[in-house]
Amino acid sequence: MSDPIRILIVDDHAVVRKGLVMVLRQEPDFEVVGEAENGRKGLEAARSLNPDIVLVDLVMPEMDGQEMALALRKSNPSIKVMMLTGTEVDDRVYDLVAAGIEGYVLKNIEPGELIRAIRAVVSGEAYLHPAVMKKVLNRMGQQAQPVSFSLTPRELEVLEWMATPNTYRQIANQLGVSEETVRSHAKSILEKMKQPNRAQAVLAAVRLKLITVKD
Amino acid sequence: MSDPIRILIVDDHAVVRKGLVMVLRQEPDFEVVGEAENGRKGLEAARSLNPDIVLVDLVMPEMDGQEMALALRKSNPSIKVMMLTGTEVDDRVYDLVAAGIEGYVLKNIEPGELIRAIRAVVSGEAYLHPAVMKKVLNRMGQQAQPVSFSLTPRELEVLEWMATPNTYRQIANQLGVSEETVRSHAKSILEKMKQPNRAQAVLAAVRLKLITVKD
DNA sequence: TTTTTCCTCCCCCGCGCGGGGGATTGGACT
DNA sequence: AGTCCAATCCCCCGCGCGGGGGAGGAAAAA
Repeated sequence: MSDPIRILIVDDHAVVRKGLVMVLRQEPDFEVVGEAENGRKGLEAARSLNPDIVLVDLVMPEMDGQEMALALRKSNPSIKVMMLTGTEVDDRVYDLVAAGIEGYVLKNIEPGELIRAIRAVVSGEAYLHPAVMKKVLNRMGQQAQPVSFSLTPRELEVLEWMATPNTYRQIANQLGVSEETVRSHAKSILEKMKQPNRAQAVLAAVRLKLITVKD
Repeated sequence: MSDPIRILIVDDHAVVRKGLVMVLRQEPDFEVVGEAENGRKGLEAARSLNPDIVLVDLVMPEMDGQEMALALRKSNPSIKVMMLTGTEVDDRVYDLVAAGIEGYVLKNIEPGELIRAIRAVVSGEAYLHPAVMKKVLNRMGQQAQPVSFSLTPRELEVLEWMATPNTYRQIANQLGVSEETVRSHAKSILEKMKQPNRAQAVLAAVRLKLITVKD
């Protein structure tokens, strides 16, 4: 092993904190560098200690885990966050993964599994508790379908071009038709999608997965 | 323990099949009910044996794992699928999770971890290998990317409004400033982001996670 | 066969918007 | 004190674009 993994624990229950410390001490290369009992103090501690990873309880007084995680992500995006929560999977997980939380485990996790999860997250991977994963994947699969309107193949093609910097005139040249044709398609697209302008139509298309936003 | 977990193995390499059998035999409540060497035979076997879970190799002759998994999902959606693949994460994983595959592990997985994964999937949860999970989560959008330009707080606020149907005049009213001010901010935003128009700026902002696309 | 849908093309109008100038305030940093 | 920048406001110009019309031909559906 090389450098130790520096860990910060943020939980309002002293018992939980001590328990976590006990578990993490089993690993020689794990080092608990600090503890905090709420999100506000946890945020300060994280910023000054600069740990590799922060274990954060979701429910806490003063500033909860979500708020803290989002704040920390903005100021110190390199610090990984492992969210801890009770036995139920909170709906807030959607916002958290959307914000870039790398880990999410339930408190009834087995110690060995937690160790593995921490190592995975610190090494740049992601770890979501299976139950959480299921929930997130479900949401992913669902949103692929429902579209209340239907675009013709040609319209879909034009819509994809509308997501590019090209003007209608340039799109027309690319497609080998007249500008008026493209504008005509654009008009019916906006009408079908009930969007007021090109920008909104493209955004809506991204939302509906009609267009893929590539990285 | 109650009923045993009935498992079907589908892999074109006999060595791999035997190895899996050896590993799975360690668990008293695991029962390997069948083996198949390609997707077509695996599909038949799955339909007649009705196992709890099928371990499927992704790369196989005749009918590969993806094709088989998708077909099985349609005919017998209650049978869980655990996809096995090499050390690399295949891009096909996106289609597979979208189709409802519950498990996806790499072949270099530790035996104990595979056992855990199988139990998780059979009990209705999902298990993706951490590396796969990372890839999938990236696709659905988190992990803030470094931004080469920097917007002022006010500009970021205006940018968020630019993602709405509002015109600059309406945005100005919302923000309580003159239309010229908003247009002025918009101009510097487009310049900083090197985007030719509002639509492209908004799309780029979505790509860079400066703006969240909500469902 | 009739009807509908899709794709193509055209005209006009007015506003939204991109791009080019510039000016003033106040706060932060030197 | 002087410099820099964010935030506010103003003017002008020209093009892109949204919205309103309409029309013809080909192909698929009724």
